[in-house]
This record gives sequence, structure tokens and C-alpha cells, in this order.
Amino acid sequence: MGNLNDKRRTIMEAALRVIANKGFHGATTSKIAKLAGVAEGTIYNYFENKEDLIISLFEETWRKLTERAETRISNLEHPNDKLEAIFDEVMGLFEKNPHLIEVFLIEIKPGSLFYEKKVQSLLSFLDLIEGIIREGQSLRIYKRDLDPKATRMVIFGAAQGIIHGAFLEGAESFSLKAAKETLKRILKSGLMEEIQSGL
Amino acid sequence: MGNLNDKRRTIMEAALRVIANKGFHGATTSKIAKLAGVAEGTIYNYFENKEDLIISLFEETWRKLTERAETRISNLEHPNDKLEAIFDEVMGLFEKNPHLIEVFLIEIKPGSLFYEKKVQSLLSFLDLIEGIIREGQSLRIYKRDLDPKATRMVIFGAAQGIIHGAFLEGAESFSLKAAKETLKRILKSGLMEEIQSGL
Amino acid sequence: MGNLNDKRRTIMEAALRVIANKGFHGATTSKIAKLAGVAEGTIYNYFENKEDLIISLFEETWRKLTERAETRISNLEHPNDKLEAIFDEVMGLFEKNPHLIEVFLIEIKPGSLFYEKKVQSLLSFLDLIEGIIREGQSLRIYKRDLDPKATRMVIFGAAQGIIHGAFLEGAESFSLKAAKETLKRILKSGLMEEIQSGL
Amino acid sequence: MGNLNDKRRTIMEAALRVIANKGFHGATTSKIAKLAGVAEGTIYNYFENKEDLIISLFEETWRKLTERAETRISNLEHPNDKLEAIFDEVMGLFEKNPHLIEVFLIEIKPGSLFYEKKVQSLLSFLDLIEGIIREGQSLRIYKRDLDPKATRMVIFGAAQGIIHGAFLEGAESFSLKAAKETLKRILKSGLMEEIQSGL
DNA sequence: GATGAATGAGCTTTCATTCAT
DNA sequence: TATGAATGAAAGCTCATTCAT
Repeated sequence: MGNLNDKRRTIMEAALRVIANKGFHGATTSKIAKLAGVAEGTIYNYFENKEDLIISLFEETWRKLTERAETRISNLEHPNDKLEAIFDEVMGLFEKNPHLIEVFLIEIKPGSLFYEKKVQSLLSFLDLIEGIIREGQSLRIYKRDLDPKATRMVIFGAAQGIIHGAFLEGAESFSLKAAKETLKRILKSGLMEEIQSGL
Repeated sequence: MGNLNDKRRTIMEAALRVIANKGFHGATTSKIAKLAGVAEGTIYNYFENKEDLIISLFEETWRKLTERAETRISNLEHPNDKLEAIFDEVMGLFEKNPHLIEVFLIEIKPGSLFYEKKVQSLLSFLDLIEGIIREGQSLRIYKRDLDPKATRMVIFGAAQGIIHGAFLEGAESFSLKAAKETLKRILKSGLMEEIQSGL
Repeated sequence: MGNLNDKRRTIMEAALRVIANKGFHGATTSKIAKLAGVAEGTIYNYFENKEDLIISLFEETWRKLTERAETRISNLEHPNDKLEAIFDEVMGLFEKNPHLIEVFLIEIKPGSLFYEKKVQSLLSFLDLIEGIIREGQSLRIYKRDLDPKATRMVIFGAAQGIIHGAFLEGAESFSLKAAKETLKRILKSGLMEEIQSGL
Repeated sequence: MGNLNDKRRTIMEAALRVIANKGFHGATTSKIAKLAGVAEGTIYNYFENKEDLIISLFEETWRKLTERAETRISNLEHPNDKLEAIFDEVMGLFEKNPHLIEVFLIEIKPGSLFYEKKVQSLLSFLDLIEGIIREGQSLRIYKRDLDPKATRMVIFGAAQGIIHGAFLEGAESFSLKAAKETLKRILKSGLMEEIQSGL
């Protein structure tokens, strides 16, 4: 154990940091190798090719994010609280490392590395969200006529949207904090059953 | 007239098709030229450089989309109907050309071609949405505590999300039609003022 | 007459101005054509190719310079005065249009357009200088043991040298005026027979 | 050691030979790589870009020339002898490699690679000459009213001139040996104080 | 396993020249 | 003759991948 996986991990971490600093297309094998403190050729002892490295990184990152999210929601009761906690987890990662958005949100698209591979870890993350939606529906907290697979993409996409918004407009005209609040409100009443007043 | 713009248009259409087939980063000048049936150098008679070509394509596409959307909503009264009409217009384009999502929805990020340029046509499209939101708020149809700039990104992102969903999962497990319905419901109650019961 | 040569002349003048503004390598056929107010293809009705244009321009410019120099020295007696007048003529042209130096002084070298062609007009200009040297030698003003062909190159090269100096060092540390004076003094005593004092 | 610098040297020597054969502007990276027996990309393992290669070559060549000249003059006393020794050194190099003139004497002009960089090695070489001139002036051997910065360019340019002459005219009508003698004579009396007769 | 120099296909861009009109 | 859009070879440069050590 250890040694082999240590170097593999070192390379992946270097790749993550290079992407975080230089962006997806600025992440060359040479920069990754240098930061990892290994020779360029060494990368190919641990990964088939660059694509394999990036996909592995992607999988690992989403897997860990999902794990952290699962831990956090395990203490929570209400589906709204769970969704909010997950959302915070995701936002935290990408606020710290804006460039990761490129790889972990944006490179999820037709034609990208990740698309053909239908990367499992992202689907698992989406499954987590879907589970909460279904749970909320069972508890009659969330509207039962919402398609869960569609709903999870609406939530995921809306979150991406406000991150994009933060870049598209400046920090001056776009408050991420206010945007989070707005998103929360929209989703809350968008998802929740309307309370039958007077009953 | 015509001839000059014809060739320009031919090149732009070729670029669009190459992007559609090969993705944004697979769209080389050589492939574009070949598909357009012109020499590579000819591209540079009509565009300053590749970036100029891509941005022109981007601008043109969003501009036309915005125009069509404006025409469609001019007959409509209720903000919900307007948003739905716009949404249909966008979905129509990207269902036909899935790869365009890369360029027209996604390449809007720090470091990308479009980010520095803050391409005006996309902002105009978003302005259209924002206008409808503000209008709905004035009419006390939409919640007044929603930040319009955030809201427009939530809508935009949610729409992207369900398009992504359609690709991430197969057609068999993801019904775009059902997804649209779900999105509509979420946004409807998400955006609209809750009716004061007892009145 | 006229029309044919007019257009030819127009193109050459445009070429001269483009070189003067943009330098030798910035002088593209497209810029020349635009400034001349003709189509790019038209250049090829008057010149075999770009090389032919440039060489023609070179020849013409040196021919005219030689003519002007001949006119000026026709009134002068002493070889020193003649050389100085020629020198002033050359310096005047290149001080006004520094970029011309590239073509008319510097592109005279092995491997250049002009080298293989052994451009006649420059040789005529050098012949003019040589004639003055020979004349000075006949009159026992100049040293008779100087090889005239070598001497003409020494003069020509020395003049180039101080022009280079003006570029190599800044205007602040290199006074072209002082340099001319120095060159004059060196050549004067360098060329002239030493007067046998006391005899 | 060695191996790394060997390849660097191989590439520089190839560049030198390509320039010698094809001239400065005919020296493409592809030709250089082919002659060096390396892939084009290999050049960029040793030099930042083509400009860096050419400037390195230039610097190296002038530096070595200056070194050799310094060694040779260290044994000499009279400024005339020193200048002559330097001159011989320069002539030796360029007689062997005529095309180098382009790069090492002539590409020193506004707009050229070397101009902006004010390549230090050439200035050092010129400083060497200037030092001898100043020394000669201190010793009252050379005229004190000559501007040393101008004088060094006159000498430099005159030497260039006779090299040019050797190419412009054929070997049959231009004797480089005679030209050297002529240059020596002109400079000798041109630079030296006139002896005060009667003393 | 680890190295990193070497590779070379492929990229965007330029521009002298051609030729159908 | 005049046009100028079209051409395409060739340029400098990048970088994922290989392989001899």
C-alpha cells in the first residue's frame, strides 16, 4: 500500500492546484509534473494519459464532496436544511477555487471528457440530491408532481447559474450572498407543497 | 451585396457545425475552412482572427435568439407566459444543436474568450429576462424580495441544468418534456407571490 | 506616354512611403496597393513580383540621389567640398526617413535582394565618389597610395557607421552633428596628402 | 555536464550555418532543426523562442570575438597596433563566414531583433575600440578633438564598408588585401595627431 | 519505477501571388 | 487593364506522449 497510491495522489493534488491556479487549459502535464515534484514521464506510470488523470481527479473530487455532504446532512432532519447544507458545501469549494468550476461544473457537457464517460461520481452526487427530494415528497413536504430527476438538475443548474452570474457581472453588481438568499427562497417555495391555509 | 456577406455567413455556419460536431476546442480553423469549402486563409479575409470568428458567431446567435424571443413575447401578457415562451425558444435552439451549449451557455467564464469581452448580446438576453422579472414584481405577481440579477441567473442556470440532465442521463431515464413541466412548476411557485389565503 | 509610367511611379512612391513608415518587413503588397490606391493585383501588371518592385525602387532612389549629388558638386572645386556635399545629401535623405536606411543602406549585403543583382545604381553612386577620389589624387590633394575602390567603401561604410551609431546609442549619448564633424576630420587628414611643412 | 550544452551548441551552430547559407531571413526554425538533426520542438527546449536563439548566437559570437581581441591586444603597446589587431580578428571571422555580416554587423538597426535589446556584447566590443581611442588621445597620439563614440563607429563602419565592397564588386576588381592597407592608412593619418614639424 | 530530453503532429496566422470577372 | 477575393505554402510555436537510460 501507500507508496504507489501516495505518488498517484501527489500527482492528482498537483493537477488540482495547477487547474486552480492556471485554469483547465493552462494545466499542462509539464506544470503538473513540476508541481508534483516528479518527472513528466512519471505521470504515465500512474495514469493512462492526461484524460485519465483529469477524469480520476474529477471523480475523486466529486466523491469526496459527496462524502462530506453526506456527513453534514446526517444530522439534519428537514429536506430544506439538507439541500442548503449540500449547497453550502459545493459553493464553499468553488468560492475558494474559482478555476475548479471549469473542470467540475463546466466540463460536464456534451463533447467534454466527462460526458462520454458519464462520470459516476457526479451521478452519485446527483443521486444524493434526488434522494432528499424523494424523501421530501414522501413526507409531503415537497410537491409530489415534481419529477425528481428533473428537479435535481434544476437545483444543480440554478446553483451553477448564480456562480456564472458572479463572474459574468462584477462583484460590485452581483452579490453572491444575496444571490444565495434569492436561490433559497425560490427553491423553498418552488419545491414545497403550498400549505393549505385555513385547514 | 450579398456575396461578401454570403461567404462570411458560410464560414460562420461552418464554424457552428464544426463546433456542433467536434466541440469548442475541437473546432480548428482548418476544419472550419474545410467544411466551409474555402482555404484557411480565407477565414482571415472575413475575420480578424479565430477569436473574432467565434465571438461573432456567439454574438450573432444570441442576438437572433433574443430577437425571436422579443417577437414572441410581444403578444403575451402574463410574466409567466413570457418566461415560458423565452424558455421554449432557448430549448429549441439547443435541442437542435446540443454542442452549442459549450459555446453559448458555458464558455462564459473567467479566462474564456467571452469573459473578457462580456459579450453584449448575452447580457441583452439576460436583460430581457430581468425585465420580465422586474415587471412581475411591479405587478405584485412575483415576490418582491427576490434579487432580479440573481433571479435571472437562477432561471438561466436551471434551464441549462435540465439540458445537461438530458445529456448526462439517457433519453430513456430523462424526459425533457417532463423536465420542462417540472421546471415550470418550480419557477411558478418559486417566483410568484404566495396568495394570501383568507382573502 | 504617361499613363503607364504614371501608375508605375505611383506604386513605387507608395512603396517608398510604406517602407518609410513601416520598415522593410512591414511593407506588404497589400499596404503598398492600398496607399497607391490600386488593387493588389495591379502591382503585378507593372512589376514582375515584389522583388522586382523593391529593386526598381532601390535603383530609382539611388539614381535620383546620384543625380542630385552630381548637380550639387558641379559648382564645387575642392574634392573635400564635393565629398562633404555628397555626404550631406545622403544624410539628409536618411535623417528624414530613418526606415529607408534598412532598404537603401542595410539591405545591401550578401543574401539580400540587392546583392545578387549587384544593383547598378548604387555602383554608379560609388563611382561618383571614386571619381572624386581619383581626381583628388591627380591633383595631388589626396594620397596617391590609396586604392580608390577601397577608399570609396571606407567613406561609404564610415557614413553608414555613424548612422548606425545614432541608432545603437540614444540621441542623448550620440550626437549626429558631432559625429559628422568627427568623420569629416578623420577623412580630411586620412585622405589628404600630408603637407610637407617647412618645405 | 556537456550533454545539455552540447545540444544547445549543436543548435546554435546549425543556426549559424543556416544563416551562413540562406541568410538571416531564410533561417527558419525548420531548416535549423533539420541541419542540427533534431526535431523542431527541441529548439524550444534550449531557447525560449527563435529570437532568443538568434540573440544568443549573436551575443556568443561577439563575446568570443571580443575575448580573442582582448587577448591579442594585451601584448601590444601602440594604439594603432591594437586597432589593427582587432580589425584582423573581425575580418578573419567574416571572411570565413560572409553571411554572418547580415546578423552580426547589419541586423543592428531600428526594428531589428538586436536594436531593442541593445545587445550588450556588441557594445562591449565597441567599448574596447573606444578605450583604445581614448587611450591614444591621452597619450597625445590621437587627435583630441575627435569624439570617441563617433570615432568608434567610423572605424566600425569603415571596416564593414570594405567587407561590403568585397562582395559588391568581385574578387577580381576588389582586393581585400589592398583594401585593408588603404583602410589602415586612412585611419592612421585620420586619427593621429599631425606631427608638429619644426620640433 | 523514475527520468526528462526528444519528438512531431497540429495549432493559428501571414502574405505574395493568381485569376475569374 | 484593373480588380480584390481566394489561395495555400510556410512560418513560429505548443505540448501530450514516448523511450533510452
